[in-house]
Amino acid sequence: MSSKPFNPAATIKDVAAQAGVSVMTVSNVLRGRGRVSEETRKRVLETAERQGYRPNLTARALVEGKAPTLALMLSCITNPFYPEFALAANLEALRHERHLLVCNTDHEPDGGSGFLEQVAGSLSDGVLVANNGDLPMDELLRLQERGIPVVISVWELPDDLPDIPCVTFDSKAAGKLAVEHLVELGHRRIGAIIGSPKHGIHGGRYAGFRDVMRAAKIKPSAADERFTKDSFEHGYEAGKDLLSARPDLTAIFVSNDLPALGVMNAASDLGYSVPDDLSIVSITDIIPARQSRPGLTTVAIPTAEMAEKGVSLLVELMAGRATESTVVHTSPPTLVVRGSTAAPAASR
Amino acid sequence: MSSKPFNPAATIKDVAAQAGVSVMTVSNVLRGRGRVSEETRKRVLETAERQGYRPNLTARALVEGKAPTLALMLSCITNPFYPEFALAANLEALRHERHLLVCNTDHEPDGGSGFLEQVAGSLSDGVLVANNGDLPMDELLRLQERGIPVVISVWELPDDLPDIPCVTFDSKAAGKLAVEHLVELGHRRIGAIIGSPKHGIHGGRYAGFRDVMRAAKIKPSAADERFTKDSFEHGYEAGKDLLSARPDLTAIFVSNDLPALGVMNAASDLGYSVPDDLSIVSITDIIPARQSRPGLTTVAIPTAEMAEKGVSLLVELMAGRATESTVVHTSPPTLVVRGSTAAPAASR
DNA sequence: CTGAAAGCGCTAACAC
DNA sequence: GTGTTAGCGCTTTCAG
Repeated sequence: MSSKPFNPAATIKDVAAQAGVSVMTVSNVLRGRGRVSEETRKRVLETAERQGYRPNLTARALVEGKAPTLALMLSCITNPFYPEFALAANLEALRHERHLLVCNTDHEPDGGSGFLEQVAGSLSDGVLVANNGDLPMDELLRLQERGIPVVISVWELPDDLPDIPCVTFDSKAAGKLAVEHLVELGHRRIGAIIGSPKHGIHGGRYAGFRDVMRAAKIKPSAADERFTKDSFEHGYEAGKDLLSARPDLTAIFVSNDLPALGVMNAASDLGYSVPDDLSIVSITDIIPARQSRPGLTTVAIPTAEMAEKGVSLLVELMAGRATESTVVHTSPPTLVVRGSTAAPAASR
Repeated sequence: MSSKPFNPAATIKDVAAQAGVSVMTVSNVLRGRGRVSEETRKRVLETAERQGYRPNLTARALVEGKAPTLALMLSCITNPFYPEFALAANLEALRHERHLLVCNTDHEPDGGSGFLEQVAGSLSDGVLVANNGDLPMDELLRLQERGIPVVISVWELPDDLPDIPCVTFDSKAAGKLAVEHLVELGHRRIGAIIGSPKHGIHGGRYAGFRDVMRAAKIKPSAADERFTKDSFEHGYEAGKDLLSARPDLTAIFVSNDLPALGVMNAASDLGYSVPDDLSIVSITDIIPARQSRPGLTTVAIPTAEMAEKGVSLLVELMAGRATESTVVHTSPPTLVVRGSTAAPAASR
């Protein structure tokens, strides 16, 4: 029997043999390259279809010296910021015909070193790193020296750049917008809960807070500030701590939505009514910010844009159209007013 | 000069040449296989280190006929169930020395067909599919016929299995637990909001609801039930609709946490106080369920276990230690009581 | 214990 | 238009 119909493991060779042409012709037809007569084209296509042929992307990657994937490093996908970031990155990667390999550094015993070591430049052509304030810069630089494209996204300080191409946003402006909103509402007793050390990843957001406080001639007090970690639970604890110590605060600026949602619960559990007794504002605008009651007033940062531009930059880097000192800026942050902020009780 | 120190693109050949051995010896040393003298071993290791050699996983995959990745298909990573699932799947995959390629079917124009076509059996050895009630069974079966391992996880009906190996949990028992909790609290006027058609993915959960209602001799009324989609917003809308139409309900069973959180907001926006005026219970126990105020009473399903067992089953399948009819069961669901449920006002 | 040869599936370069 | 040759980086034979 001269007709082999369906071959679950058909290779390009099988198709070529069956169609009576060379493998190169099959390759050309399938990739739409080279010149092939319409007749042969049809025959090859039919044969491939009949055999159920599908190209082996691994083989293609090896010979082309180019992987069909990109690596994405983030701290933990269960932090609601990252699914939004990862989705946008994924879609942009797809536009460049690439799939995404994800590493949750928080849960890798080695913080992702093994992932980078194995994947970067081998399974994946480049690495997109979502900044979490605790990046293994040494390793990233080492990869870059090897010629492997590395991009850091969500870089918070446009004026203080890393030695790696990055996508940045103006975190200080975001902090300012948030606190200006409080000041304009009439608040003077404003506390701050920062999801990092003072000079950590939220340092820019904190600087924005300080700037506005100074401009408003409000004397800052360390007693009104808390530095903690960037999680719901840490926000909750810091909120309880701060509100217990400083019950006269009328508003709190939180450096990030996730801890801010924790602060909202802390306020609620302490008997505060938000926004009547206490206003809360933060930064990011993750999906849960609009699902809480009251909704969280926050300064939206361009999350999806940072993911997309991160992937694009990676692709540009691979094409030699960007360099190690390329910096990509994103749209300015914008205030999103919801129910968690109002004028202080005294002024009403 | 006989010493080439660091070579960013070193291949196994370079290491071999430099160490004065054959590539095979290098391979053996690096993989810890074959017999190599301690002396040669050390020399090879040193050379590899010095050159900064890292094996090319793509080449290895090609020759071994085995990919270092697994594919994960889910509807959308921004639905908080999936990050929890994906993280557990990722960690389990890592235990089997594999990375994860993720596809968000909701956002692929073709619902993931292209992903499967490209990735399954080529970039990835197998596919783990997180059931969302709208699976492309034809395609999955076609992959399976090709010999590509496919596993469906989060299968809701242990008594009604697909023709594909799956990881299942007892969704009907989960529905029962939830509604029994309401009945035990003294509720009789109980509504239901289901995040799928009646016989859709939440059909098992709904059947559990019906069973308990019948056992409690509560006459079910279609007017107290709503069938909608599985999202926060759809839950919100259905909640508003149901509560407006049936203001005398004292409790609502929602088939899933995400729409249940929407229902909580709907109740709040309509002036209901939860749980004083209205109890709400649902199923899943996603992270946001414990972060809402009040906390959401829910029936926890073994999310991480289903992800882990899904990956393990995939690996077993690849090793020929499982078949196309293998079914893996998971731990029974358990009730988690939080603040969203209480005895009805009348009985207090 | 170590090496040489063959080949995984595919494509780039060049011949016919 | 189409075929041939070579080789991507690695591992699996099977000799030595």
